Amino acid sequence: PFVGNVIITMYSKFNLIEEAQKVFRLIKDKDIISWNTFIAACSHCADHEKGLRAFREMLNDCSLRPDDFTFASVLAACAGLASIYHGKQIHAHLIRTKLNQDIGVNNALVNMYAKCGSFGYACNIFKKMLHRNLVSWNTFVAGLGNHGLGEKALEIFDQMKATGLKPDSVTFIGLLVACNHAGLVDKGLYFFNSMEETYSIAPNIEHFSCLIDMLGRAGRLQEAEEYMSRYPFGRD
RNA sequence: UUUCUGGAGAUGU
Repeated sequence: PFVGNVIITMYSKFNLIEEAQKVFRLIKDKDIISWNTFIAACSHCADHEKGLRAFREMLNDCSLRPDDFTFASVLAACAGLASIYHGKQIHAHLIRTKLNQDIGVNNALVNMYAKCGSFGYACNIFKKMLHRNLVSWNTFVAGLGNHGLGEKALEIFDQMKATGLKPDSVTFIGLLVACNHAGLVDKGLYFFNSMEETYSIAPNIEHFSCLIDMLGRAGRLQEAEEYMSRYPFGRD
């Protein structure tokens, strides 16, 4: 199955989920990684229903037990579908099987609840997590930002820095979204400018477009135009 | 070999 697993990942990077599925079907003696790889591939290609179907098939048709990687991917599928119904079932199962201690699984739970509109649950899980990594913080900052809790997102960012973790490109997208949704325009500008200066992270197309969007919504069109003229990605 | 986080816009009521 080894080679097949790699090929599935490769196809999914090109968004070719049908091709990935053909390969998956052809693998005989699928191992746990084959299933995990395929379910994750479905998520990456945004075919979340397919991912959930594969998960069901895994439970029914083979003797392999899902592991923490499996559940993280399945939860991503639930998040993609905004399906609190499936998500809660998985959560309950995780509690029963004690698989809810894994960082990746918890990150996926926080994200799932945030995306499914149960932000209170997301907060509780985040707070209870014993270990957090960069993805944990990024997920939570973005979740707050998406819910319009901009100031809170900035607080959490400060807490993150206090732990000694260095923000990355994804962190700043979360912060910019937070500033955008909460109307914290000057703070957004500050973050955009500081990411390169203090963290040597070059803004990419997402950062630029979020910033320009924010300036546009605030009616600060002259500044928006300035950033557009500095925009290094052509005329998207 | 596999997991979890990242922008905007577009339809309808």
